[in-house]
Amino acid sequence: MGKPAQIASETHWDAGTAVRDTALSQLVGYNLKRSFNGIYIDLAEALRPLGLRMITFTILTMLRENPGIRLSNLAAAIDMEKPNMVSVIDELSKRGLVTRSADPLDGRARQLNLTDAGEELQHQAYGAACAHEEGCLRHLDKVERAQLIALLSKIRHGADRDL
Amino acid sequence: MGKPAQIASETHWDAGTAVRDTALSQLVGYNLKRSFNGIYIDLAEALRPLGLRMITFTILTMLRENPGIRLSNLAAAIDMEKPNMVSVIDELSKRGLVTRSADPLDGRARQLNLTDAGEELQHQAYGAACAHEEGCLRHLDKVERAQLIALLSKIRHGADRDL
DNA sequence: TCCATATTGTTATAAAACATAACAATATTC
DNA sequence: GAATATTGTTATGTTTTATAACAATATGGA
Repeated sequence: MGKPAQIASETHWDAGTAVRDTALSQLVGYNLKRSFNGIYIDLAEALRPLGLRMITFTILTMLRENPGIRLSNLAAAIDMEKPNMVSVIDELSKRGLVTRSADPLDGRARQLNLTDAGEELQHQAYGAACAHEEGCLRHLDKVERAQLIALLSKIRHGADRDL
Repeated sequence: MGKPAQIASETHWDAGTAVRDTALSQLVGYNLKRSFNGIYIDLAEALRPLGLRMITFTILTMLRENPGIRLSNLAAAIDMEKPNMVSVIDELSKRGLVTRSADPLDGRARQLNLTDAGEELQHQAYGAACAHEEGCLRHLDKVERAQLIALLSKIRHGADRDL
């Protein structure tokens, strides 16, 4: 590990040669993917002890804020296909974290809700997720974090608005 | 679409009720995923006419900057498993975009290189990717874009350094 | 030198994530 | 009331990502 990294495009490659990604680093998309990947990997690890994946955590948290929401409404909100949402809700329902109850005003719809256990787990998981982010973002100060979130949501909502 | 969006957690849900994601929006990881997703989807579309996916574009671009690199070295650089890299290189090789040649100093290794066609295609694709980003990021000015990239790479490289 | 151990590219295989088609039940519209 | 649309669902397929094992080659120590 002490060796000074060689510069690429030299005569010969070995396992220690430094890899360049200057061109890709210019692209926001590349940077997004790479940094998301880093964060994602150990957020997954932080959630594993609770028996949650990122998608199940996301859904529990959405249900907390949107009690009674319909499956298709929820799926659309997080850009997920309905059939895939069905299996995840099945999973959460079997674990007793989420209920499907009949909608009195629309016979087709079901109202999704957290059970008490679901609320409890979501609370724990949200805490774990925040703690995890603290770790990942320890190099960014408060201002930088706020900036980052502002920029990201600008991309996100900008794209929504003008089609 | 003219209806003022109702506020969630009201009495009843229908297809038009606005979905809230306040809690998740606090998390950088969530914002990263969502904005990456948006960008990714139509970058994929921009690359499709060239017969490229995001991963193949990434690899061509990395090869341009790192001619002769080893497969395992490249895989590690973009956090990909070796077996998956093998199939992608197979694909690119069959299309005549990439060559595998013997490494004279190490009988195990192969040197990966772009063919002329590979270079040409990477050039086109990079142009398409840049143009695409212009579109996605039209709401961000020069300063904001630079800020964003700086923040993202800070996350990325910060995570690398201190384990 | 010979042996033990590690690395490289590869195959085969499995699991997870993501997408498409069709359908019964119910709502809505005209 | 007939035609059309929506909701949740099943079945299915594709794409992506991960794991295990292996031959060929390299490396380092006795």
